[in-house]
Amino acid sequence: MPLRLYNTMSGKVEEFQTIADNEVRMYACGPTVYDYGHIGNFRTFVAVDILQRYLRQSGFRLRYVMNITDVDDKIIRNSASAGVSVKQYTVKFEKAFLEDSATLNIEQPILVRATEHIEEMAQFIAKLEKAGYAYRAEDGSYYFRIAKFPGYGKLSKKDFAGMEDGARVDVDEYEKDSARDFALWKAPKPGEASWDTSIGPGRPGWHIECSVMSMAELGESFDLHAGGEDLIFPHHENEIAQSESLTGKPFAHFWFHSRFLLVEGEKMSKSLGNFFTLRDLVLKGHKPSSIRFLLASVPYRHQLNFTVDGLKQAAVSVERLRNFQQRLLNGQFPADGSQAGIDLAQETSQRLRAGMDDDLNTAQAQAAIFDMVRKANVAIDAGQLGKNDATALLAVLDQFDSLFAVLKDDDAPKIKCIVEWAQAEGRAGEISKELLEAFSSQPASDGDIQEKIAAIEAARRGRDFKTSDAIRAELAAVGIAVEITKDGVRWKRK
RNA sequence: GGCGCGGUACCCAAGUGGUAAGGGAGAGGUCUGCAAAACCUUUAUGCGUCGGUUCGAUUCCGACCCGCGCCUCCA
Repeated sequence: MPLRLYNTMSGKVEEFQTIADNEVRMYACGPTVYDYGHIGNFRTFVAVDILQRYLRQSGFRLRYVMNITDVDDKIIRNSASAGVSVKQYTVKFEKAFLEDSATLNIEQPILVRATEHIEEMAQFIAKLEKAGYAYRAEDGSYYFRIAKFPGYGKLSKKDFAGMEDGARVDVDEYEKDSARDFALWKAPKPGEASWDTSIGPGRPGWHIECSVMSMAELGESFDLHAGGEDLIFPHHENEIAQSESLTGKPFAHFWFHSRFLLVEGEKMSKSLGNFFTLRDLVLKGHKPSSIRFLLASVPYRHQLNFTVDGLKQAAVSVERLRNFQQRLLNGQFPADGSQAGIDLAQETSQRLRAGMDDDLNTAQAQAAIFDMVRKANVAIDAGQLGKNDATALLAVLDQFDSLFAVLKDDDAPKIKCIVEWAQAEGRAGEISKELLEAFSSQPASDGDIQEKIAAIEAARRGRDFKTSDAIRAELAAVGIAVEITKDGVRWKRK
């Protein structure tokens, strides 16, 4: 079954088709690095990550580029008030973005930065001017003349043909021919960062960077362009106008947009007090894997209600999957099984693909994997599964996790980094009590733990439960849970 | 006002013109020295409201109510 994706341009779910063979050329709008990324940003980046992962899992070769917007009004304002250069300012938040992405197991694309392509943008604008699509204002700014591009509005389904500008033109923008025309290039203002280029001094407008960098990296037409739903208009509409007016060719063939999320049932905003960065959530004690799982639980085109309760539920769900994986890895299985596990694995693998093929229905994919977990547990309890069955089931878990990326128990070191960052930034007060306790106690080394586990096993063999329980309590105090199973004593970090 | 999305059990959340996935939580049980893990049973005659089409609608159509998004740079 082929992959079907919703294409914002057509407004329909369509079969995904590439321009050339098996190769997907994909561009995603990345962050403007003026602050730490919030959970809404990461909903989009996780959605795009899952798209990217699924394309590769489906056998496509992928060339995947993401931009970093490292110059814009907010950056200029914030860096000026901080008394540092634009570069000094953005480097910090770009680093934070990359760290946060890694925290959420988001795979890193090819990154391109706006400030490293300024002259290319200037040349692009010069070409637009020559072709009559752009004009220079008296102060040296350049604007795009949307009246020259008949397709303007085709992505966002807006009809600009009948719109009269009238007399209500913004006072600040009196130099524009039409109020709808957008800035390609902004003339320098005193004290603001500016670049000297072949079209004069100034700085780029927001949209031009994506046209220039995507075409430089991926060609004049490419397969897939992704971003948050707010970018449909004006950002992506403007990219299309700039690019297609110059090349005369379709810009991106598929447009992928993820829906905004709600936090505790309301639009996230600083005034409502429900505005969270990824780091805020981790400091409150939520695991990165819980956050990623919750973000991935709701298909990308649906509004997701991000709640603390949901995070707790996600944590338990991830735990259930990890427990199952451990059971397969550590359990004793006879050499010959019933074939039931192999059949179940095959069926589940197909359900996973069917769900994902259906416009990345991650909820269906999760339902498939949980069905498998339950059925496989029953079969293991009944002693029906052999080594081959376990191997097949593990492979399906891998298939699942190569998209969802939550099974590896790597939360602790990530949390530790964020705790240390908070302490270094003077934000130690935001660290939850539980985390502080967990990281203030001397972390037990795996070797120490193994020793104590051995002591527990020895004590239990002698039915000395007092001693074994005492050691268990000791381990529990440093965040190690000990479980007694038929196959032996097992431990995990909480 | 224009364009668009959604309202499914205590919570999150799939889905279909033919009788409601999955996860969490709750209750009861099995197993266990205990705990954990795991499993079983159980929790929507019901899918915002009211009409209509149909043998049959949660699923299609209409109206209404509610929530949300975009409509000058917020993912």
